[in-house]
Amino acid sequence: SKKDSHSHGDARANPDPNTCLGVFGLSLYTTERDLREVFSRHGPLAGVNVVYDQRTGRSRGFAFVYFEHIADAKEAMERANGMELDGRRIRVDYSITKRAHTPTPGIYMGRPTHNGGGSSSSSGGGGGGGGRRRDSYYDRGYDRYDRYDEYDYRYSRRRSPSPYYSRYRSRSRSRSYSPRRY
DNA sequence: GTTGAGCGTT
Repeated sequence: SKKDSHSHGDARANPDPNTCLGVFGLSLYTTERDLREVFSRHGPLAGVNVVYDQRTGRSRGFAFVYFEHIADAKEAMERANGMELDGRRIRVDYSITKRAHTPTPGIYMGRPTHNGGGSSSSSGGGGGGGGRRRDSYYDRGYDRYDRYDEYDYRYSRRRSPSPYYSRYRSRSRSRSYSPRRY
């Protein structure tokens, strides 16, 4: 009787069924295309997102796969969890976050800063003069964007002109370029 | 060819 469907506490352990699957433990060389190939076997996909490191641009080793139907997501989750992909044993589960954190809003999303208002008191900033100051852009403002769950991933579908196919990539990769030396 | 714990930006 302790199970609240609300509690986020064990959300990582018991994510509710969702069309969004988190895929973890990926090889750094596994691409969205590879994931598409694997997961689309279980049903139509609405999107695939490999999470890349902002600095290096390389995969961070996990991704999110969006199905159009929960039933397909469920089947894919059960089937693909623990499977080997590109040499790594991947873990698949329902995502606990629904979508990428909202890209830089561009507008101040904090509470209206009343003087002395109980806002998150991020103090320290040494806020010089005016009472009007934005906390850091990245604070936690995007939390209130969670209602954008219904965001249309379909329009953001992009096609990759990549000539690579996973079965090619595994074997010999950039051997093609031979800077011929004389 | 870097391993790896891990829930998110272009």
